Order: sequence, then structure tokens, then C-alpha cells
Amino acid sequence: MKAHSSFFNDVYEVVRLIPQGRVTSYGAIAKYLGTAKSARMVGWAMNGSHAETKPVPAHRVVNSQGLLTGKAHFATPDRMQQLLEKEGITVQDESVTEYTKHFWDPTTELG
DNA sequence: AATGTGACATACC
DNA sequence: TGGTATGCCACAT
Repeated sequence: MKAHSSFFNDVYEVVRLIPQGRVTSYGAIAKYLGTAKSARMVGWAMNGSHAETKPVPAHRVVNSQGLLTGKAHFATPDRMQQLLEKEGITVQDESVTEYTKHFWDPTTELG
């Protein structure tokens, strides 16, 4: 992972801007960065987020259905849900309840 | 330079 | 309502 790859870096920065108790989707982040079709890359970026010196709240990023698809990549599979619930987000059956209500759209929120 | 790949998204049976 | 197929793009090898 090079510190130069701006894409990964941008992803990390956007994720860090997600407020507590809110969630967003890989696609939304990709769209905000201008590459709407590279949602998969956002997930890939999260793959390397653990190596970042600054913390990246990857648990606040779910898929378009509000499903915690990335939970398996955390320290423990339950970590993601626990972190979310800790922030006031209810997770049921591995998906965020009232997802649209907690949804935080960088395109809208950040402009 | 080419090929493989993935924590997605959407369209279509 | 849910699985399958396909597009997609940046990164690793």
C-alpha cells in the first residue's frame, strides 16, 4: 500500500468524516469520489484500512442494502455490529435497521 | 503489459 | 423474494 494512491487515501478520509451513529455505503463513497462504478474498490480499500496509522471507522460502511457485508474482515465477526450498536445503531440479522434513516450521504452532506 | 480479483451495485430471470 | 449473471475499476502480481 503506497501512501500515494489517492483513491485509497480519499476513501479513508471520507470514511473518517462519517459521523458517529451514521452509516453510508461503498457505492455512495465511490460516487462522491467521482468514480461511481468503483464501489468494489472502496471495499478493497477497507481491506487495507487496518494498516493505516489513523483509525478508519470501516464499521460505518455497509453495502447498498444496509447489510454488514464486511463484518467478516474485522478482528472478530461480531466486532462490526458491536461498534455500530455502541454508536446507537441497531443491527438486526446482520443489517442496519432503518438504514435509510441512518444513512449519511457524503455527496449530500459534504456537498 | 496482461491478467486476476474483490468488504459492490444493478439487472434479470 | 431470492439467487445468478454481468459490469465495473483500481490495485496486486
